[in-house]
Amino acid sequence: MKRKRIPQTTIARLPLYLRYLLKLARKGLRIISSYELAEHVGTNAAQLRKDLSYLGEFGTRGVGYDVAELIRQISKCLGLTKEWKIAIVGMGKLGPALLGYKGFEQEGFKIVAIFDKNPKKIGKKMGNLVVSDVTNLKEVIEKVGGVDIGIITTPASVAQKVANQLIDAGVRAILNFAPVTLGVPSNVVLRQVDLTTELQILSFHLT
Amino acid sequence: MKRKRIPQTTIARLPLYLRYLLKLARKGLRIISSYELAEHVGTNAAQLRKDLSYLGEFGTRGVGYDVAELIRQISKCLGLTKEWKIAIVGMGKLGPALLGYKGFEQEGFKIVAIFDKNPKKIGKKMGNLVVSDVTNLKEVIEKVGGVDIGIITTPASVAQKVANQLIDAGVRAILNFAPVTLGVPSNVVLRQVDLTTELQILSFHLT
DNA sequence: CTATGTGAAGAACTTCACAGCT
DNA sequence: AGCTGTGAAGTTCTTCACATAG
Repeated sequence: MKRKRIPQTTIARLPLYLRYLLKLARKGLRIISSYELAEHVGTNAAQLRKDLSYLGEFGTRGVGYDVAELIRQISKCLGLTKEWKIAIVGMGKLGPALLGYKGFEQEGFKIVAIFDKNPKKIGKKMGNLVVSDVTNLKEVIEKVGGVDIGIITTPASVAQKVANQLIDAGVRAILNFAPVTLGVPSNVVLRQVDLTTELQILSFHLT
Repeated sequence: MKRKRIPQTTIARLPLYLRYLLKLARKGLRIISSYELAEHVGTNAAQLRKDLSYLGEFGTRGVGYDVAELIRQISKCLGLTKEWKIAIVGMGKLGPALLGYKGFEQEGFKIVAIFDKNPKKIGKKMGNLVVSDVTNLKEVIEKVGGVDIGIITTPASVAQKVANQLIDAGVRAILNFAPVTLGVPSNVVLRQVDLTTELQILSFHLT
């Protein structure tokens, strides 16, 4: 097939495929069909095959997909072969919860710096990191050798300012939990996780 | 216009419009153009006008939209005129963080029950609620007069079981934070918030 | 003249259905 | 015979561009 740009929607599904494949691998399964895999991630076989076809041809007709091979290919596509360095800004309630989440490190995301602006929190140890003053964000990030992804868990009122600081410190990807729409230059990737929005969407469907 | 079904994508944007409109209202602004509103929520004017056109015709040509009226209409569409009752299952790290989040109550989402299975946590007071045993989920939910939305913040391994319990207790909408794809009957609405997935999507774009 | 509302065109995504390998 | 890979068809969403109203 002529290789085309991978659709956004496909990219969003790849992590789900990967997660289930890793589960299968742990159980010792070696082969899986598009039907079974699709079923477990809540999609259909045609969709799954189309998604995978954007990455290449990894299946065996009449048989199915090799679990280990698929894991390798999806990981490669998602850029999960290297370790990404993360900074979290905002050590209120959500920040420490994310810091304590074991899942990240397992998947190759390493938190290397945490920030807050509250003097009572600065210098405090959390996990195995010490909270830095957000005022020194750029210097601290330089000292740890740069950060790939910035997670914003501050109040909405300061989120844009923090985003600007992160970008100024060379961060190229931002995951924002603050309930505000951020503006970033086109060379920076932004994802928004918005709890109130999620609840409001549920509310719509309940109505 | 003949009123058609509102697209999913429009529904996902309405909360963003609403949030910015509320900010404007607080500042005392009464009129806003599609251009300015679109700019602040990261979309374009045509998109915004099309989105709003699904709800009705609220603008004034040559002038713009009345802020208060738009707030009223979007709130109505999203079903935000009543208070929704929420239960959180899983009082590990994320659960308490969500419980402490002030944003929910402000927007009409009231947390009325919290659950865990750890005996050390059951009976403990958190916020102004007491942690109930997840084993009694159905009875507790009945006692508080029913719950509209269930939030799952348990480990992935028990998330499906918890989802089933919630559904059995009459919950019709679920917001799942556990890193696993849940299966629910078609009369139940499910939204997934998946932190690892978000990071992996960012990773893709960094690669 | 300004800004909305909206058919129509265009782009993106999903599903179909079957050819192509094993 | 069984399951993948994929053009083509179908659907949904976005953008255009202009008629319409104030």
